[in-house]
Amino acid sequence: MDAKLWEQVVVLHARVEHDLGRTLQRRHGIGLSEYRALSRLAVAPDGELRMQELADSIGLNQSSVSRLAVRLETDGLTRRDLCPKDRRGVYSVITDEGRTRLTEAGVTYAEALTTAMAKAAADPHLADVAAALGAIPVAV
Amino acid sequence: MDAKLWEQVVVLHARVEHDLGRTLQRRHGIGLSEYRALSRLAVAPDGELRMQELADSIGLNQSSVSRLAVRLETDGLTRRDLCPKDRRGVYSVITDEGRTRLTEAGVTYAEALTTAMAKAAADPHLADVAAALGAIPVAV
DNA sequence: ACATTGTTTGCTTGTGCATGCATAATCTGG
DNA sequence: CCAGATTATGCATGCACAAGCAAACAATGT
Repeated sequence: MDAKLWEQVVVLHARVEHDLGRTLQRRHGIGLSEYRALSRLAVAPDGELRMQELADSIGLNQSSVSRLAVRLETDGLTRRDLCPKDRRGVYSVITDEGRTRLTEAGVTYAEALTTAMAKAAADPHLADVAAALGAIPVAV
Repeated sequence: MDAKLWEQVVVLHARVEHDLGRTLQRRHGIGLSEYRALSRLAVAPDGELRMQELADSIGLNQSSVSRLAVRLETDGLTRRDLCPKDRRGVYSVITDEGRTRLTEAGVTYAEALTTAMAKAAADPHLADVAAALGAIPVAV
Protein backbone atom coordinates (compact mmCIF):
# COMPACT_ATOMS: atom_id res chain seq x y z
CA MET A 1 0.00 0.00 0.00
CA ASP A 2 1.31 3.35 -1.04
CA ALA A 3 1.48 6.00 1.66
CA LYS A 4 0.12 8.76 -0.54
CA LEU A 5 -2.86 6.66 -1.39
CA TRP A 6 -3.55 5.96 2.24
CA GLU A 7 -3.54 9.66 2.97
CA GLN A 8 -6.26 10.06 0.41
CA VAL A 9 -8.25 7.28 2.01
CA VAL A 10 -7.90 9.02 5.35
CA VAL A 11 -9.17 12.35 4.08
CA LEU A 12 -12.00 10.70 2.21
CA HIS A 13 -12.91 8.78 5.32
CA ALA A 14 -12.90 11.90 7.44
CA ARG A 15 -15.16 13.83 5.14
CA VAL A 16 -17.65 11.06 4.53
CA GLU A 17 -17.88 10.09 8.17
CA HIS A 18 -18.33 13.67 9.17
CA ASP A 19 -21.22 14.17 6.78
CA LEU A 20 -22.73 10.85 7.70
CA GLY A 21 -22.53 11.56 11.41
CA ARG A 22 -24.11 14.96 11.16
CA THR A 23 -26.98 13.77 9.04
CA LEU A 24 -27.69 10.83 11.31
CA GLN A 25 -27.57 12.98 14.41
CA ARG A 26 -29.80 15.64 12.98
CA ARG A 27 -32.45 13.35 11.58
CA HIS A 28 -32.50 10.49 14.03
CA GLY A 29 -30.72 11.67 17.15
CA ILE A 30 -28.06 9.00 17.11
CA GLY A 31 -24.37 9.10 16.33
CA LEU A 32 -22.41 6.98 13.92
CA SER A 33 -21.17 4.58 16.57
CA GLU A 34 -24.69 4.10 17.85
CA TYR A 35 -25.91 3.37 14.37
CA ARG A 36 -23.14 0.89 13.77
CA ALA A 37 -23.72 -0.92 17.01
CA LEU A 38 -27.41 -1.27 16.24
CA SER A 39 -26.74 -2.52 12.76
CA ARG A 40 -24.35 -5.21 14.01
CA LEU A 41 -26.70 -6.30 16.75
CA ALA A 42 -29.61 -6.46 14.35
CA VAL A 43 -27.99 -9.12 12.22
CA ALA A 44 -26.52 -11.09 15.11
CA PRO A 45 -28.26 -14.27 16.29
CA ASP A 46 -30.96 -13.29 18.78
CA GLY A 47 -29.93 -9.67 18.25
CA GLU A 48 -27.24 -9.92 20.88
CA LEU A 49 -23.47 -9.69 21.08
CA ARG A 50 -20.87 -9.72 23.79
CA MET A 51 -19.21 -6.40 24.42
CA GLN A 52 -15.91 -7.42 22.96
CA GLU A 53 -17.52 -8.88 19.84
CA LEU A 54 -19.40 -5.67 19.34
CA ALA A 55 -16.24 -3.67 19.81
CA ASP A 56 -14.34 -5.69 17.22
CA SER A 57 -17.12 -5.49 14.71
CA ILE A 58 -17.25 -1.72 14.72
CA GLY A 59 -13.58 -0.97 15.21
CA LEU A 60 -13.74 0.51 18.69
CA ASN A 61 -12.06 -0.65 21.83
CA GLN A 62 -13.81 -2.43 24.59
CA SER A 63 -14.10 0.47 27.00
CA SER A 64 -15.59 2.75 24.38
CA VAL A 65 -18.21 0.16 23.64
CA SER A 66 -18.97 -0.18 27.32
CA ARG A 67 -19.94 3.47 27.41
CA LEU A 68 -21.62 3.27 24.05
CA ALA A 69 -23.84 0.51 25.43
CA VAL A 70 -24.82 2.79 28.28
CA ARG A 71 -25.90 5.48 25.86
CA LEU A 72 -27.91 3.03 23.83
CA GLU A 73 -29.59 1.63 26.92
CA THR A 74 -30.43 5.10 28.13
CA ASP A 75 -32.19 5.67 24.84
CA GLY A 76 -33.96 2.36 25.13
CA LEU A 77 -32.41 1.03 21.94
CA THR A 78 -30.64 -1.88 23.60
CA ARG A 79 -30.70 -3.60 26.91
CA ARG A 80 -28.20 -5.63 28.84
CA ASP A 81 -28.44 -9.31 29.41
CA LEU A 82 -26.30 -11.57 31.51
CA CYS A 83 -24.46 -14.40 29.89
CA PRO A 84 -25.72 -17.58 31.51
CA LYS A 85 -22.63 -19.60 30.72
CA ASP A 86 -19.99 -17.11 31.78
CA ARG A 87 -21.03 -14.76 34.50
CA ARG A 88 -18.31 -12.34 33.59
CA GLY A 89 -19.92 -11.84 30.22
CA VAL A 90 -22.60 -9.31 29.30
CA TYR A 91 -24.75 -9.28 26.23
CA SER A 92 -25.97 -6.15 24.58
CA VAL A 93 -29.35 -6.93 23.06
CA ILE A 94 -31.18 -4.78 20.57
CA THR A 95 -34.75 -3.87 21.54
CA ASP A 96 -37.76 -3.50 19.27
CA GLU A 97 -37.40 0.23 19.55
CA GLY A 98 -33.77 -0.19 18.54
CA ARG A 99 -34.75 -2.13 15.45
CA THR A 100 -37.31 0.48 14.53
CA ARG A 101 -34.81 3.29 14.90
CA LEU A 102 -32.26 1.36 12.92
CA THR A 103 -34.65 0.80 10.06
CA GLU A 104 -35.46 4.49 9.90
CA ALA A 105 -31.85 5.52 10.16
CA GLY A 106 -30.74 2.95 7.62
CA VAL A 107 -32.53 4.75 4.85
CA THR A 108 -30.92 8.03 5.81
CA TYR A 109 -27.55 6.36 6.12
CA ALA A 110 -27.55 4.83 2.66
CA GLU A 111 -28.73 8.05 1.13
CA ALA A 112 -26.23 10.22 3.00
CA LEU A 113 -23.44 7.85 2.09
CA THR A 114 -24.20 8.18 -1.58
CA THR A 115 -24.34 11.94 -1.28
CA ALA A 116 -21.14 12.17 0.71
CA MET A 117 -19.24 9.93 -1.68
CA ALA A 118 -20.43 11.92 -4.64
CA LYS A 119 -19.32 15.11 -2.95
CA ALA A 120 -15.92 13.61 -2.19
CA ALA A 121 -15.56 12.32 -5.72
CA ALA A 122 -16.01 15.87 -6.94
CA ASP A 123 -12.73 16.80 -5.27
CA PRO A 124 -9.92 16.10 -7.72
CA HIS A 125 -7.63 15.04 -4.88
CA LEU A 126 -10.02 12.26 -3.95
CA ALA A 127 -11.67 11.40 -7.21
CA ASP A 128 -9.54 8.38 -8.03
CA VAL A 129 -9.80 6.84 -4.58
CA ALA A 130 -13.52 7.40 -4.52
CA ALA A 131 -13.87 5.86 -7.95
CA ALA A 132 -11.74 2.88 -7.01
CA LEU A 133 -13.77 2.24 -3.90
CA GLY A 134 -16.95 2.48 -5.89
CA ALA A 135 -15.57 -0.09 -8.31
CA ILE A 136 -14.94 -2.72 -5.67
CA PRO A 137 -17.43 -5.51 -6.08
CA VAL A 138 -19.73 -5.82 -3.10
CA ALA A 139 -18.37 -8.35 -0.68
CA VAL A 140 -20.41 -10.59 1.51
CA MET B 1 -21.13 2.93 -2.90
CA ASP B 2 -22.51 0.00 -1.01
CA ALA B 3 -23.12 0.52 2.70
CA LYS B 4 -21.67 -2.82 3.73
CA LEU B 5 -18.50 -2.06 1.86
CA TRP B 6 -18.19 1.29 3.55
CA GLU B 7 -18.48 -0.37 6.94
CA GLN B 8 -15.52 -2.49 6.04
CA VAL B 9 -13.58 0.56 4.99
CA VAL B 10 -14.39 2.17 8.32
CA VAL B 11 -13.17 -0.79 10.35
CA LEU B 12 -10.06 -1.13 8.23
CA HIS B 13 -9.39 2.55 8.66
CA ALA B 14 -9.81 2.35 12.41
CA ARG B 15 -7.42 -0.52 12.82
CA VAL B 16 -4.73 0.81 10.53
CA GLU B 17 -4.86 4.30 11.96
CA HIS B 18 -4.72 2.95 15.45
CA ASP B 19 -1.62 0.90 14.76
CA LEU B 20 -0.04 3.73 12.86
CA GLY B 21 -0.71 6.24 15.59
CA ARG B 22 0.68 4.06 18.32
CA THR B 23 3.85 3.26 16.44
CA LEU B 24 4.46 6.87 15.54
CA GLN B 25 3.86 8.05 19.07
CA ARG B 26 6.08 5.43 20.59
CA ARG B 27 9.00 5.77 18.22
CA HIS B 28 8.93 9.50 17.45
CA GLY B 29 6.74 11.16 20.03
CA ILE B 30 4.26 12.61 17.59
CA GLY B 31 0.69 11.75 16.75
CA LEU B 32 -0.84 11.00 13.41
CA SER B 33 -2.23 14.49 12.94
CA GLU B 34 1.15 15.99 13.73
CA TYR B 35 2.80 13.73 11.23
CA ARG B 36 0.26 14.59 8.55
CA ALA B 37 0.58 18.29 9.13
CA LEU B 38 4.36 18.10 8.82
CA SER B 39 4.19 16.05 5.68
CA ARG B 40 1.86 18.52 4.00
CA LEU B 41 3.93 21.49 5.04
CA ALA B 42 7.11 19.84 3.82
CA VAL B 43 5.90 19.64 0.24
CA ALA B 44 4.26 23.05 0.22
CA PRO B 45 6.05 25.99 -1.38
CA ASP B 46 8.40 27.53 1.21
CA GLY B 47 7.21 24.87 3.64
CA GLU B 48 4.24 26.96 4.66
CA LEU B 49 0.46 26.80 4.52
CA ARG B 50 -2.43 28.83 5.77
CA MET B 51 -4.38 27.28 8.59
CA GLN B 52 -7.39 26.59 6.45
CA GLU B 53 -5.33 25.02 3.70
CA LEU B 54 -3.66 22.77 6.21
CA ALA B 55 -7.00 21.81 7.70
CA ASP B 56 -8.43 20.85 4.33
CA SER B 57 -5.41 18.84 3.36
CA ILE B 58 -5.54 16.61 6.39
CA GLY B 59 -9.30 16.44 6.83
CA LEU B 60 -9.59 18.32 10.10
CA ASN B 61 -11.48 21.31 11.34
CA GLN B 62 -10.04 24.79 11.31
CA SER B 63 -10.13 25.00 15.06
CA SER B 64 -8.56 21.59 15.48
CA VAL B 65 -5.68 22.67 13.28
CA SER B 66 -5.26 25.85 15.25
CA ARG B 67 -4.61 23.78 18.35
CA LEU B 68 -2.56 21.28 16.42
CA ALA B 69 -0.34 24.14 15.30
CA VAL B 70 0.18 25.09 18.93
CA ARG B 71 1.34 21.57 19.76
CA LEU B 72 3.73 21.55 16.84
CA GLU B 73 5.15 24.92 17.78
CA THR B 74 5.61 23.81 21.34
CA ASP B 75 7.70 20.95 20.04
CA GLY B 76 9.63 23.30 17.78
CA LEU B 77 8.54 21.49 14.65
CA THR B 78 6.78 24.46 13.11
CA ARG B 79 6.55 28.16 13.71
CA ARG B 80 3.96 30.75 12.92
CA ASP B 81 4.44 33.44 10.38
CA LEU B 82 2.24 36.36 9.57
CA CYS B 83 0.79 36.66 6.13
CA PRO B 84 2.15 39.89 4.69
CA LYS B 85 -0.70 40.38 2.28
CA ASP B 86 -3.59 39.70 4.60
CA ARG B 87 -2.83 40.28 8.23
CA ARG B 88 -5.76 38.16 9.28
CA GLY B 89 -3.97 35.18 7.87
CA VAL B 90 -1.36 33.05 9.60
CA TYR B 91 1.14 30.73 8.05
CA SER B 92 2.32 27.60 9.70
CA VAL B 93 5.90 27.01 8.61
CA ILE B 94 7.86 23.82 9.06
CA THR B 95 11.22 24.25 10.79
CA ASP B 96 14.43 22.39 10.10
CA GLU B 97 13.80 20.34 13.17
CA GLY B 98 10.36 19.61 11.80
CA ARG B 99 11.82 18.36 8.55
CA THR B 100 14.28 16.19 10.37
CA ARG B 101 11.60 14.65 12.52
CA LEU B 102 9.39 14.12 9.50
CA THR B 103 12.12 12.30 7.64
CA GLU B 104 12.73 9.98 10.54
CA ALA B 105 9.05 9.37 11.11
CA GLY B 106 8.40 8.87 7.42
CA VAL B 107 10.36 5.66 7.40
CA THR B 108 8.45 4.36 10.39
CA TYR B 109 5.20 5.44 8.86
CA ALA B 110 5.66 3.61 5.60
CA GLU B 111 6.82 0.51 7.36
CA ALA B 112 4.00 0.55 9.91
CA LEU B 113 1.48 1.13 7.15
CA THR B 114 2.60 -1.96 5.33
CA THR B 115 2.51 -4.00 8.50
CA ALA B 116 -0.91 -2.72 9.51
CA MET B 117 -2.40 -3.37 6.10
CA ALA B 118 -1.02 -6.86 6.05
CA LYS B 119 -2.48 -7.50 9.46
CA ALA B 120 -5.86 -6.19 8.33
CA ALA B 121 -5.75 -8.23 5.17
CA ALA B 122 -5.36 -11.32 7.31
CA ASP B 123 -8.84 -10.73 8.70
CA PRO B 124 -11.33 -12.41 6.39
CA HIS B 125 -13.85 -9.63 6.98
CA LEU B 126 -11.44 -7.07 5.59
CA ALA B 127 -9.40 -9.06 3.14
CA ASP B 128 -11.24 -8.00 0.02
CA VAL B 129 -11.27 -4.32 0.87
CA ALA B 130 -7.61 -4.41 1.77
CA ALA B 131 -6.81 -6.20 -1.45
CA ALA B 132 -8.85 -3.77 -3.50
CA LEU B 133 -7.13 -0.80 -1.93
CA GLY B 134 -3.77 -2.35 -2.58
CA ALA B 135 -4.71 -2.82 -6.20
CA ILE B 136 -5.48 0.84 -6.81
CA PRO B 137 -2.81 2.32 -9.00
CA VAL B 138 -0.87 5.02 -7.21
CA ALA B 139 -2.40 8.37 -7.93
CA VAL B 140 -0.56 11.64 -8.17
C1' DA C 1 -21.11 51.37 9.20
C1' DC C 2 -21.56 46.64 7.78
C1' DA C 3 -20.83 42.29 5.89
C1' DT C 4 -16.99 38.93 5.03
C1' DT C 5 -13.04 36.25 5.82
C1' DG C 6 -9.46 33.95 8.79
C1' DT C 7 -8.17 32.48 13.20
C1' DT C 8 -8.61 31.57 18.03
C1' DT C 9 -11.10 30.32 22.36
C1' DG C 10 -14.82 28.21 25.58
C1' DC C 11 -17.23 24.33 26.00
C1' DT C 12 -18.79 19.58 25.31
C1' DT C 13 -18.07 14.95 24.05
C1' DG C 14 -16.41 10.52 22.44
C1' DT C 15 -12.30 7.82 22.58
C1' DG C 16 -8.16 5.33 24.21
C1' DC C 17 -5.26 3.90 28.03
C1' DA C 18 -4.45 2.27 32.48
C1' DT C 19 -6.50 0.26 36.23
C1' DG C 20 -9.73 -2.23 39.24
C1' DC C 21 -12.98 -5.84 40.17
C1' DA C 22 -15.31 -10.03 39.50
C1' DT C 23 -15.33 -14.43 37.44
C1' DA C 24 -13.18 -18.31 34.93
C1' DA C 25 -9.40 -21.32 33.78
C1' DT C 26 -5.06 -23.39 34.86
C1' DC C 27 -1.50 -25.03 37.63
C1' DT C 28 0.47 -26.98 41.92
C1' DG C 29 1.50 -30.00 45.75
C1' DG C 30 -0.65 -33.25 48.51
C1' DC D 1 -8.31 -36.55 42.12
C1' DC D 2 -8.67 -32.28 44.71
C1' DA D 3 -8.22 -27.93 47.42
C1' DG D 4 -5.79 -23.76 47.13
C1' DA D 5 -3.15 -20.57 44.76
C1' DT D 6 -1.96 -18.26 40.48
C1' DT D 7 -2.96 -16.45 36.01
C1' DA D 8 -6.12 -15.08 32.37
C1' DT D 9 -10.45 -13.02 30.71
C1' DG D 10 -14.43 -9.76 30.47
C1' DC D 11 -16.33 -5.61 31.67
C1' DA D 12 -16.56 -0.99 34.10
C1' DT D 13 -14.43 3.37 35.67
C1' DG D 14 -11.07 7.45 36.39
C1' DC D 15 -8.49 10.21 33.74
C1' DA D 16 -6.45 12.76 29.86
C1' DC D 17 -6.93 14.55 25.39
C1' DA D 18 -7.99 15.53 20.61
C1' DA D 19 -11.75 16.96 17.86
C1' DG D 20 -16.07 19.46 16.65
C1' DC D 21 -19.24 23.36 17.29
C1' DA D 22 -20.44 27.91 18.29
C1' DA D 23 -19.17 32.33 19.46
C1' DA D 24 -15.64 35.81 19.97
C1' DC D 25 -12.12 38.35 17.92
C1' DA D 26 -9.33 40.62 14.35
C1' DA D 27 -8.51 42.52 9.93
C1' DT D 28 -10.38 43.52 5.06
C1' DG D 29 -13.17 45.10 1.83
C1' DT D 30 -17.46 47.46 0.12
